[in-house]
Amino acid sequence: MTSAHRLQNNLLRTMADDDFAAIAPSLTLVEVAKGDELALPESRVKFSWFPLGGILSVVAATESGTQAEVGIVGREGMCSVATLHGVDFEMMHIFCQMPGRVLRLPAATLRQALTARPTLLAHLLGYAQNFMLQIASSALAYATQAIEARLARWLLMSLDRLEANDVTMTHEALALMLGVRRAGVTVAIQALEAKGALVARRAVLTVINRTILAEIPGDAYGTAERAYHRVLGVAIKSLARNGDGYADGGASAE
Amino acid sequence: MTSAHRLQNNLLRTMADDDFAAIAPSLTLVEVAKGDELALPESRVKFSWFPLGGILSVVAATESGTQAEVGIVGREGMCSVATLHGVDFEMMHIFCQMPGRVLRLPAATLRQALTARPTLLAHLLGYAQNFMLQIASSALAYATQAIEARLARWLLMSLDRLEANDVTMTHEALALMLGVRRAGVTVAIQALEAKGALVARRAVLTVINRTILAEIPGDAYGTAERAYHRVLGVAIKSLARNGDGYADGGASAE
DNA sequence: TCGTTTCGGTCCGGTTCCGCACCGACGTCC
DNA sequence: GGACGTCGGTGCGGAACCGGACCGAAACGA
Repeated sequence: MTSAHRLQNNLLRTMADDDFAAIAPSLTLVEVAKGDELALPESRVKFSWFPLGGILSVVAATESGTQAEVGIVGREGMCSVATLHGVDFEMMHIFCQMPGRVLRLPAATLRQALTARPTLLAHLLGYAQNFMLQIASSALAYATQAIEARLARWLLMSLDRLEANDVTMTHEALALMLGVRRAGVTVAIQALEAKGALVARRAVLTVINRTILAEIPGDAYGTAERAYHRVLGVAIKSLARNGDGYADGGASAE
Repeated sequence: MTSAHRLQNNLLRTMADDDFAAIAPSLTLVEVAKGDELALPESRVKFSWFPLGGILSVVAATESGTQAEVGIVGREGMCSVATLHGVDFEMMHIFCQMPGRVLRLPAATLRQALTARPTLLAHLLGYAQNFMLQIASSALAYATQAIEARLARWLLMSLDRLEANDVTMTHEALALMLGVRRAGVTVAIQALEAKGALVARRAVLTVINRTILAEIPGDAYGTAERAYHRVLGVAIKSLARNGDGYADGGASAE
C-alpha cells in the first residue's frame, strides 16, 4: 500500500529498508488542501508528515501577529523537525501552501522508532541539519536581498519540490510568505516577467526560464541545495520527472 | 581540572554525570580572543566548543561576501550543531565576538560519545532544536523589525549570556552583525540612549534599564528564550551572578 | 446572463535605510 | 605632549518599501 508511495519521498526512499519497515505500518496516506494547518505554535506535536507532493510552509510567528516564512518542505523532506530532536511541542506554524498527498505518521510512533533505531535517527538528523541551513539562508535573504530576489529564491525552491513549472499562488499569499506588501509582490513579478524569467496569469506563475531566474538571487539560493545533496546523497529535485535518477541536481550555478 | 569549569556551561552542567565523564578527559580549556575563527564555511569540523563565557557569532555567508549573523552562542550552548546531526562539515562562519574561556572537544570524540551514549545525544539535540528556533527568530527579526529593534534584541540576547551589563563592540562591528550601515547603528544607539535604555561610550554600550530595552523588539525577543527553559529545564541566564540557581529566568515579559 | 467576489495593477505621501562622504573626538603610541 | 589611527556623529540625495486606497479585470455563482 505505501511501498509505492515510499519512492515519492526522498527521506523514505533513501532510508534503510528495515528502518522503513519499522514505520511503514503506521503510515497513513492523507490528502492535504491549501491552508490546512499541520502544526500550531506552542502546541503538542501529534503527527509527523512526509510529503509526496505539494509544499508545506514553515512560518515563525509571534503572538502579536507578525510572521515570516522561514522554510518550506516538500517531497525532499519531512516535518516537524522538533520530533527528531526529541522535543514534543512545536514553535512554528506549519500549514499547506500547495496541495498534495502526504504520508502521516503518529509522532509517538516516530519517537519510539528513533529511540530503537540509531540508523533511522542518524538518517533523519542529516535532514534536520539541512533544514536548519535552509532557515539560515532565509535569514540571510531577509537581511540582504530585495523583494525581487527573495521572490526568485522562493520560486526556485518551490520548483525544486514540484513536478510542474508553475505555482498557483495569489500575490497576496506570496506577500504574506515574503513578509512584504501585496503591491510589492506585483511589482517584483512584473520585473521578473520583463526579464523573461516567467509568465504571470491570474494567480498562476509559470517559470519559462530557470537560468534567468537563478541569476537574480545570486548565491543566496543554492547553498542549502548543494548541502542537501552532500548530506543525503541525492539531489532535492531528484524525484521530479524521473523515477529515481540523480540527474541534473537542481542547484543553481554550474 | 575541568570539573569546576563544568558548572560554567549550561549544557555540561545539566547533562548526566556519566555522560560528562565520558567526554571530560578530552576537554581542553582554551582562551579565545575577539575575532578568532572557530569554523569556516565548507570546512571540516575539527572541534566542538562549549563556552564558559564570552560570545560566539554564527554567521551565514555566501561566496560573494554578503553575510548576516543568524545566531549567537554563549555559556548556555555549544557549537557546532552540525556535529550533533552527524554532519562533519560546517556551512556557517563561526568566530569569537566577545572574548572568553571555552572548553574545546575534538569533534571525533564527541561523535563517538554521541553514538555510544543515547542520553548524551538526546540532551544535546534539545539544544540543537533551540538553536534552530533562535535562527528562525533571527529570520523573523530581519524580515519584520527595524534596526533599532534588531539592535535591542541583539543586546538582550548578549546580556543573557554575559555576567556584565555592558558589551564592548564598535558600531562598525554591530553593523556587520545586523547587516546594516555603520551610520544606521549610530542612530539606533542614540535612539535607545534617548529612551534611557543604555549609555554609550566609545566602543562600549552599558545597558542601564533592561525593561525599557525589552519593550523595543516586542515578542521578536523571548520566544526562543522561553523555549530554552522549557526544553533544557534551566534558564539561559541561570548561571549569571549565581552559582547554579534557576532564578529569574531572563525572558522578557513576565 | 448578470451580479458578486476575488485578484491585480496603479498611484500617492511618508518613512526607513542606503551609499557616500566629511570631520571632529577619542585613544594610543612613541 | 604631539602625531597618527580608530571611532563615531552628521549631512545629503536617492532607492526601496510601506500604508492606504482606488478601480478595472478576471473568475465564479445563481
